[in-house]
Amino acid sequence: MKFEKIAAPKGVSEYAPPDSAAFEWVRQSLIDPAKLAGYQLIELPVFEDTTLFSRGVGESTDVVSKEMYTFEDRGGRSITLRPEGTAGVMRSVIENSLDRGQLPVKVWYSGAFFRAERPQAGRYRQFYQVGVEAIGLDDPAIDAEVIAIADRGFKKIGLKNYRLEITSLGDAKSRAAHRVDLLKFISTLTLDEATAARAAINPLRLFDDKRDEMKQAMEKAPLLMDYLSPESESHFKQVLAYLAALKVEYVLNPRMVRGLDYYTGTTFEFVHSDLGAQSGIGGGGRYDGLMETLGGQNLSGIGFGLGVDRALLAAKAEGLIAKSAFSSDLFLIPLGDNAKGAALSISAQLCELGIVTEIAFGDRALKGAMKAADKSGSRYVIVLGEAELASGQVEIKRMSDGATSSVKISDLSGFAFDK
RNA sequence: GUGGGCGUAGCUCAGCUGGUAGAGCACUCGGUUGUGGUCCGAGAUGUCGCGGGUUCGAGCCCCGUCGUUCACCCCA
Repeated sequence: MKFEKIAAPKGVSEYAPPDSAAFEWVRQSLIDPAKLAGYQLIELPVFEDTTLFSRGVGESTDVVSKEMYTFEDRGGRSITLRPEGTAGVMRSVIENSLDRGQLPVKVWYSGAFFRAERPQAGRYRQFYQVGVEAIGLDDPAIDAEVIAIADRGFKKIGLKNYRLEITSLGDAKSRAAHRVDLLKFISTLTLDEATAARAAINPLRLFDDKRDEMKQAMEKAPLLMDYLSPESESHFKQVLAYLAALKVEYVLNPRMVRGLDYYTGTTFEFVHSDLGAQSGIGGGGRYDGLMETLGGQNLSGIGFGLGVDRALLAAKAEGLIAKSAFSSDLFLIPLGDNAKGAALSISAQLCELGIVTEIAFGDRALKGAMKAADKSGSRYVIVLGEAELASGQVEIKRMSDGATSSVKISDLSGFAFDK
């Protein structure tokens, strides 16, 4: 009887050994700066009430209108696998009344997100993000801190070929004034059907068109940056000043467009140059009305989401991922059933001391076990047979040069495995 | 949702103008009894993605289908 194999669902990313070590390292590198800045973990469900996203992220966005994994649960509720992180954080902050305590609320998260898109390089249906949110304060210094945290994460990985693009989408007043002129400008262009439809949903989208003729046509379009209200402008200038003080390099991109409707004010994106079409490795911004829209207080916030998968691809592209990172301290090769029992208890003791200890299970030939020890990258090997059990004395072999020395089993915990 | 490339052993691939499958790596065992990395020898592994068609004969040609990949769209 032979069963058919089952493949992973289309477009998901997964990280099995030995590559998983690099993934883990990248993810942790992105998380560490947030923790060091006093942000605390928020662990949220991967599925939420569909309304959270349709109302929070915006009905008109691509993400909501055609990329969500939405289904009905057994109670007839409409459930959606989270396509992004901020809305869920807001929901939880409101639900747990975190916004009634010390402000800002500073949290970080890490986990899987889902979008039903056509997969391609760097774009998956299940992907991983690390994000932070700072909620409840308008201070431009927080904008700068949040951006700097993301930047430190990428630096920690060692990435160099990326840039931080930044702009301000202004407040409601700024955008209203700009919109009038932008629509007027767009009405002078001749657009194909699809483009006209996009312009109707969000005229800013036209700034993002990749076709040369559209880029040219949009060159004279009025820029939102020139319509910033005095408050928005001074806030943005402050943010830039703080970034300069932090020595975080940035380039202004007044034509930046983001796909989520809730962004206002400071908005940014990290773009990597070695990645192909999906070059954004992180992005975020301020969101003034989101919390209120979701039934909470009228508090602003700022945050980002960083793509772990893409950061890993970027690190690979820059040659920052070493081959086999895994290694253990000690490899135990037991010969016979008695020895296996002894190996298990030796391993248990050493593992408790933080010494990475593996055992060659199964009754394989000694040569095969030695090969396995070699492959595992273990620094030391001990063969455990009847003689050793009887004498309580083992030969410990250093794999780098083959040197052996004699040690009492009872003294193993004091052995210097790091040499 | 739209368009292009590709689908041969676990992996990377070869397979000439159609004649019923190969290499390297990896894996297992062995090269005198219990010590790896090099070397040598032996071995296992494929419904050539799937279905149909053309042909005496198809991995190679045609059609369909599925998968995968890259790009558009959009985004992390």
